[in-house]
Amino acid sequence: MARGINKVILVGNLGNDPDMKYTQGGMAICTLSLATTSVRKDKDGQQIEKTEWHRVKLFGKLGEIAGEYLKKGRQVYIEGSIRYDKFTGQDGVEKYFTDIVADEMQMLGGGGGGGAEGGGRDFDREERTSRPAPRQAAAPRREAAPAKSNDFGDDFADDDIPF
Amino acid sequence: MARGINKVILVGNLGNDPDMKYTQGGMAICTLSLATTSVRKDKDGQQIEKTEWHRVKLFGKLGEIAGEYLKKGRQVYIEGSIRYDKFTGQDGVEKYFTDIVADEMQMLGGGGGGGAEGGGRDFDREERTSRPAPRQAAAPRREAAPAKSNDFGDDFADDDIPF
Amino acid sequence: MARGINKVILVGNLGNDPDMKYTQGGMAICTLSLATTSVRKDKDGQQIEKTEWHRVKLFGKLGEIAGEYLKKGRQVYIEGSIRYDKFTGQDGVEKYFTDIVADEMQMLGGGGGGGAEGGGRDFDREERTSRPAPRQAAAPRREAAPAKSNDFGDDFADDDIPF
Amino acid sequence: MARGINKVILVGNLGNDPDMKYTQGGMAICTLSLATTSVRKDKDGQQIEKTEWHRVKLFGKLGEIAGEYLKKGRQVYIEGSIRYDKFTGQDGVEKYFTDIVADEMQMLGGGGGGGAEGGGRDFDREERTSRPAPRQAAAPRREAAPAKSNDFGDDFADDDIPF
DNA sequence: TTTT
DNA sequence: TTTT
Repeated sequence: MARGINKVILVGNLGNDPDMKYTQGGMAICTLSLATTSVRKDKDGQQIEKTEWHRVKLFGKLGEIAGEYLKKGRQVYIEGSIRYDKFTGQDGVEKYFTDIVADEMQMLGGGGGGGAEGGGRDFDREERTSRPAPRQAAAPRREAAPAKSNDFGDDFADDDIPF
Repeated sequence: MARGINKVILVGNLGNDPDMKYTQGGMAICTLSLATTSVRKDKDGQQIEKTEWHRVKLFGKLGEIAGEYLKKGRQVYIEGSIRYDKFTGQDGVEKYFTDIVADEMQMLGGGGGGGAEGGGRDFDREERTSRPAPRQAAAPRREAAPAKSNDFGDDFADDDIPF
Repeated sequence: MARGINKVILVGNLGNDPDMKYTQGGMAICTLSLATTSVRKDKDGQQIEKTEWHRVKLFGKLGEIAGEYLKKGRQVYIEGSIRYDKFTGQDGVEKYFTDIVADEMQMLGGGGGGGAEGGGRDFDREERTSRPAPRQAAAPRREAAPAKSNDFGDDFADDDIPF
Repeated sequence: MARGINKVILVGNLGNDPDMKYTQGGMAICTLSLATTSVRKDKDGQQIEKTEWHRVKLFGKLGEIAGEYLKKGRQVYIEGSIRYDKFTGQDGVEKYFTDIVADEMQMLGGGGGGGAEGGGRDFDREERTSRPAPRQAAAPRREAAPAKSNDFGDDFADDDIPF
C-alpha cells in the first residue's frame, strides 16, 4: 500500500571490498561503496568527469551473497531505494546520511555469476553490531531458507500457476 | 540467480476496464490495456503524437487488486518485465504476443488509493480458463495469505531486523 | 562516454510549492520537496509508514515548466540522477547534501497536463543568485530555443529518419 | 509534452554480432539481439530458466557506436522504450513486431569502455535500405556532430550553468 | 512539508 | 481503447 515510487538503478564499480557487519540476531548488513561516473563536455570541448560515490546497503541473504562474491573493482548492478537518515552525534551536531537500500543485486562482467534478489525496504531499527554472527546462529538460518517455488506468497498451490 | 535485467516502467491510462480471468485453481489473471503517448516535433515544427498500447498482465493478489480498483481511463504506474510469447493457431500460423508481466502496480492521481506489490516473473504454463474462480476455492486462498511481517524469507526472526 | 548508470525514478507528492531561483545569467533553478511513502507490516502485523523527502532540482527550461505548473500537493513523476554535495560552512563544519537532478518530469493525476524533458546531468558550477532573471536577459534566451525537429543532434537532415 | 512513461531497462548478452543497416540518407540502424535470463524455482525445487530475446534498435550515432564496439556475447546495458509495430505481408497476413528503441547504451564488463547516449524515441517513418551509407555522405555527417558543451539546448550560454 |  |  505504498504511496509513491522511490526507485534507484545503479551500475558501477566497487571502490572497496564489501564491509560486512552482523546484527546480534545474525543478520548480515553489507555496505558497498559504488562509483558511477558521468562525463560531459566542457565549454572548451574538454571531457569533464564527475564521480558519485553511493553508499549501498544490502541486508540479510542478499548481503551475505554480496559479501561472499563481490570484491573491490568489481562491476555491479544495484536496484533499490533511497533512504535519508539523520543522526545526532555526541557533540550535538546533526549528521545526515543517504543510503541506497538494495533489493536486487547482480554481478556484471562475466567473472561473477548471476544475481540475487531479496530484502524488503523498511524495517524496524535495532542496535547493530560488528561482531560476526555466531556460527551456530547464522549458519542454520541460511540453511533454513526454504526453496520457495514461487513468489505469490502462500495463497496458491504450486500447480496453480497458469504460465 | 538471474542473468540479466529485464525491467519495464510504465505510466499510462487504461483504454478499458480490466479484463479478469481465473485459472482452474482460482488464481486471478488481470489484463490491462495501457496507453503511453509520446510527442515529438515534426520537421515542420508540428506536434506528432504516437501512442503505444501495452498489454499488461497482473497475476494473483496483484491482479485481484487491479481488477477491483482500476477502471477505464484511470492513470496507473506499472513496473514489471517483458515477456514474448509465440503460439501456433489452429490454422498453423504462428502468432506472437508481447506482454508486460507486472510485479508492482500503483494507482495515480488521487482517486484510487495506494499501490500493491507482488507476483513473480516466470512460472510454469498451465491451461487458463475464463470461468470465475469458484467461491469455495478462491475465497479461502485469499484469506490464507499470511500477514508476512518482513520480506527476508524465513531465515530471520521478526525481531532480528536492524533498521 | 559515461561509466556507470546513476538513475532515479520517483513518483510522489510535493510538500511545498516549487522554490524558484535564477542564475545571474537567467537560468532557472527549481527545487522541489517530494515525498515518497512506503508501507510495511510490523512484526505485530501493524502498518508502519516511512516517508522519504527528496530534494529534487530542475534546471533551465525544465525548471521553468516545473515552476509554472507544479503546486504543493501535486503528484509528479521525476526521472534523474543522484548527486552528492559537500559544503564547508563558515563555522568550518562540513555539510552534506543529496539532490536528485531531474532530467524528466511529468505531472500526474490529470489536473496538470503533460510532461517535459530536458537538462543534462553534470555541468560547471557557478555562483547562484536568487534574483529573478532580468527580462532582457532571460526572455530572449527562452525564445531562442529552436524548434528542434529531431533529437539526433545535427548530424542528420530531418528527412533522413527511417521510422 | 509526452503523456505517460514508457521505459525499458535491460542488461543482457548479445546473441549475435550487431546487424547494421543504413538509410538512404546514411543514418545507421543497428539491431541487437539481447538475451535476458530469469531463474525461478520449480515446485520440485529445481531451477527453471527462461530466456527472453529482445530486439533492440539503435539509431544514428548511437547505432554507429554499437556497431563498432559490440560483439556477439558481449554484455550490455540498454535503456529505451517499447515500440509495437504491425506490418501486413504480401500474403495479407498481419505480422507484429516489438522493438526496444534504445536511447542509452553502455558496454559492461570492462572490455569495452564507456557508454553512449542519444537518439530520440519517435520519428517519421521512411523506407529503409540495407546498403551501407556512402562514404561521402555518412562520414562527413559523423564529423559534423558538434561538440555540444551542454544539453540544455541553445537557450543558455555555456558560462550560464550554475553547478 | 505532501498524499491516501 | 486511454488521457490532456
